[in-house]
Amino acid sequence: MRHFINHTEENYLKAIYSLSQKPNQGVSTNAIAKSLDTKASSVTDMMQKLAEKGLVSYKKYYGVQLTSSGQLIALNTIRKHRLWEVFLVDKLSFNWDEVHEIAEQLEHIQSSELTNRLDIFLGNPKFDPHGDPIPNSQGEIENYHDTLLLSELEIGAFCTLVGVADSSSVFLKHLEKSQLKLGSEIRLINVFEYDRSLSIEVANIQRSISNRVADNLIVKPL
Amino acid sequence: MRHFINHTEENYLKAIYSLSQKPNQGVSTNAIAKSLDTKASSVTDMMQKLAEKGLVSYKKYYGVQLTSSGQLIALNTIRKHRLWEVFLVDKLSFNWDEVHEIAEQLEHIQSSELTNRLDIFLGNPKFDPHGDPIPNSQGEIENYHDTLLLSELEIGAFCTLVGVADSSSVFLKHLEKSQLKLGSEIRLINVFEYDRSLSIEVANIQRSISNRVADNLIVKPL
DNA sequence: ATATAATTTTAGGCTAATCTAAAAAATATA
DNA sequence: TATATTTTTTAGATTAGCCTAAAATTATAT
Repeated sequence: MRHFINHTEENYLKAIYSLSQKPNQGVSTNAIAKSLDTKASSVTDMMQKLAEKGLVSYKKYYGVQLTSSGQLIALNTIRKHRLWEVFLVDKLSFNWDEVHEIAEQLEHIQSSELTNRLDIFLGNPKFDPHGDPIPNSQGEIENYHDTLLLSELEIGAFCTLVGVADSSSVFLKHLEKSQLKLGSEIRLINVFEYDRSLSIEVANIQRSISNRVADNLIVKPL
Repeated sequence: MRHFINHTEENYLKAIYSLSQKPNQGVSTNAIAKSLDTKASSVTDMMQKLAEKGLVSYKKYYGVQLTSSGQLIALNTIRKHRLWEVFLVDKLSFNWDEVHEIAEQLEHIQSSELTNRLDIFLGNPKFDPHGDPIPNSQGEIENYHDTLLLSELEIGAFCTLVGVADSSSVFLKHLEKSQLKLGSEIRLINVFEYDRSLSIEVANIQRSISNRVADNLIVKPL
């Protein structure tokens, strides 16, 4: 008996999924509230509802974890979001910093037939415009392997920019100003003690970036 | 001061627009309720709300009419709906009878940039897969001219099928069984007194269709 | 270990969109 | 024209999702 999942519930499940990527502990009420820009009390209400539907396991005061069916829905929502982002960039010529908000709406369209045909139409892309992997229709998602944050790279090493950990428009526009885009080859020249800022070389030009920026750049060492 | 319009309001405005196409009178509460499969009391509530927002003019017990801003929103929603239908059929290879429900969801995505880019991507189509005209971004819509219902055609005349007045899946599937699609050339052979059924010729084959079907076929005489 | 701080839950309200049932108004009919 | 019927509105509830404020629980720090 398939429960009907709405807009709001999908957003909660997606948020829980993202938050549970970092530690493998239960996700805290406050963390969810912050991530969704809502109040802890609202989160508690929703957790009880999702628990009743069997989408999360919830123990009072100890946060929640997605059940397998909850995770499947979260991954399907992420799949839709990322496919639509590819559509917007590849087919409608949007810039990569303009697609997030629109995809936030499109990800809630309910039709697996639509999602699967869109996937085919786009040529079964494996990554979205920000380098994030796209789950398949079974909710299987490719793990980043051999990737790390630019801030973790060793000095002198070469790497390729394969993803961003922040898809906000401000951040992406900022990257463009530094000539950084997916696929860019980067060499880490130096890291300064004082403010942890980095000196890098991109396209034969030396640039300086903050550690805040470097923390949001996912790279693959060469 | 731009009011924010939601999902539900868009649906009401669209329903009022459709209903006001036939007579040029105010649209009745009951008609709206029937069209949206809701109760008259709910409609009354919403009419008061839309009137406060300046989207309809409403006089108690005498139905409503769209204001110009209400009409603009209705037409924009219809524009989105029809563009998405073109996308689904032309790009994702959906059949014309499968697209309505999905387009009902997609029509509520809020982004004029998206709508306009989609329009361009699709090659600025003028009609949707059911032959319905697509309003432009100013809310201007082409009127059917020189069209009538097949049931109104005179016996012996030739015509082209340019639209359907019913986009339901059952109806469209039924048409396909009779080899009828947009662009089909039809000759009206006869109309039978008894049940008003019609004898027509399509692709050199003679067929019989009910008057119910003929009432839903929009044709252009040749 | 106990007090203090932080987090989480509960209790009680609010709003939007819906409903049912009753009242009011308009329309149709005898 | 008076009465019956239909339509519409109003009154009062309900539900989902959110809120604030208070209470309960857990975590932290002396």
